[in-house]
Amino acid sequence: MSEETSKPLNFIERIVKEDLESGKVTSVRTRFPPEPNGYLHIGHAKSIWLNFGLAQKFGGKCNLRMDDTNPEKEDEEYVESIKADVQWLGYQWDGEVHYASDYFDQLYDWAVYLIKAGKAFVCDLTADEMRAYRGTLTEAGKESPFRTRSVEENLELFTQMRDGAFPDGSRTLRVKIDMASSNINLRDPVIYRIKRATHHQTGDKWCIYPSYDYAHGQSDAIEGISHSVCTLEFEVHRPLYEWFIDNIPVPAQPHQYEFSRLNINYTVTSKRKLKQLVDEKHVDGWNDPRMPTVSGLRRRGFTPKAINDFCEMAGVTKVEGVVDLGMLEFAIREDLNNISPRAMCVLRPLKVTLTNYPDDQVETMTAPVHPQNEAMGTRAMPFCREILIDQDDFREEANKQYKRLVLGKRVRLRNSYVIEADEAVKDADGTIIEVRARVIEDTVGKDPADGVKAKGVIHWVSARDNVDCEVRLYDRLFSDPAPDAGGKNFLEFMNPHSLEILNGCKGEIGLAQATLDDRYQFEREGYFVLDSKYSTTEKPVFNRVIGLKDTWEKK
RNA sequence: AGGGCCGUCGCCAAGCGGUAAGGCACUGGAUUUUGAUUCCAGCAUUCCCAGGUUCGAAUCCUGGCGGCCCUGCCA
Repeated sequence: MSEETSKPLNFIERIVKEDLESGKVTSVRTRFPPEPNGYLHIGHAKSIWLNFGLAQKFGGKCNLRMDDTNPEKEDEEYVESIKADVQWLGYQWDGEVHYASDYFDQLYDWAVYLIKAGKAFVCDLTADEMRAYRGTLTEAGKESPFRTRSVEENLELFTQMRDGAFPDGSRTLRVKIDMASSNINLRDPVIYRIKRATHHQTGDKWCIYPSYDYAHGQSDAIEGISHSVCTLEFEVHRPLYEWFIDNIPVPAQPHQYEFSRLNINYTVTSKRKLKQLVDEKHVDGWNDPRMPTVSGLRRRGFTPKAINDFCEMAGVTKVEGVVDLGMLEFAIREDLNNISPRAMCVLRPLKVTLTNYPDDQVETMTAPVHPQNEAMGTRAMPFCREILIDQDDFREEANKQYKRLVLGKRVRLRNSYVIEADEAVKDADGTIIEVRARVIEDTVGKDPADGVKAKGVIHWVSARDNVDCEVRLYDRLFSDPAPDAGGKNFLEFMNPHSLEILNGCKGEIGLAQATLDDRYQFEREGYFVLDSKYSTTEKPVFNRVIGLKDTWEKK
């Protein structure tokens, strides 16, 4: 078998490959650097897939590093969830989890180094003043009046900053680059601020914290990161990233590469907005099955494989596009179709009495667990005079397009008999409450002897012996393809029908053995998994991961 | 508007001077006890636009147009 159909490398893989071949680097080390200020979402999953995947493909290692330079927004709860999500996605970081805060001492020493080199100064400008001095996109900024302080004074003030001599926000340590630079990030950026906040890792050891720009590249250098991959918004920070690497005696020379972040239509992937959905209780927590968080997708029933496949399908470029939600849905259907045991579950039950079937008779029907995979074995289910079918699968009359049960017509009960409907029993309101039908003799595994074949196949379950359960049907959280585009308020586009809870659903008896790890295909309905939050042994609650592809009921 | 980045089918995305891969979606048609799966077939004479270079351009040059990012002591 030749591998001539192998996928072309994406641009970052190509860079890594060329760096290895040219000897620019001798080994690959990447890192996934989340800030522990929220739960990971599908966009992070792509970064995880890319960074860990790069390391795997090129025989390297990938670190997990918490970018924890802002204690006010961060929390240990988030670091725990991040670790769990990364592992669930199927990846293991090299060695221990790293933290930018592990390097606070080194970063401090390097700041002192910059001061001694005359390249950093303590600035007394207030935030407002600093903004005014910074200039605008088209006008150069002005140099801070404190820029010319002596090295000695800067050293003394910076030490006092560290020792808590000044109130929060009163001074900063800035680096001297160029107030006239067309890249605003180079206009003497702040690298330390005073912030009396208890840090989830370092406690109250520090009252000054390094900025992202100052901490990130040096952390990469300390860890020996060969390829520091981030998203496009950091592209304009690269000159600063390089300035630090060039002006500080770091142990390695990492390089930053940027790719476009993942956008999916009908979805918001912004930590701030996801947090708002959670905080304002629009959803049932970070792991609400409708959330695009890794924990939400997990609870919804997505598999790590589907998520990784999806990331691969979407590709890596610098084009800022929007991937169709349909691609994610395709990925999960494809995986689940291959691995899911089949089962029958009637979501909206309608009783069918088989008038010619003896009341005291029970037959055991046998069905394959997976029609395309015999190795998965068979399952058994009882069949008797009273069964349940879905309300949508019966009509008193219908055109010939309709392939389900119709009065006077036949339909196949999946894995069982062909039946023919005789009568629809209605209540006082005219609602059909029961169908009376007949079993066509000797039709299990064969067509009717009279040659009148059934038009279609419907699922069913014994009315006497089944598993009562709740089923939750999910739809996209937003009804607008771009809920947060432009100046739109994404909350106005929440889909009011994103969750439909069905009670009194009846599943085949085997479903009583379902565990949280099992994903089933409810035949003709979709893929389902037990809800980890609400399901109990007494009352199973199934989440619909995704419906089957439907080329009939197009809304 | 100063700087940076981007523009190939409805959506992703290959292509890197030699005459438009692939996936999703969609449309047929075959098989099917899931209107699923599987299977076959179709789906950009054209690459944001306009000029230019060249025997030859999506690929090179010039000029436009459109989009995104940057004026946090956030990351």
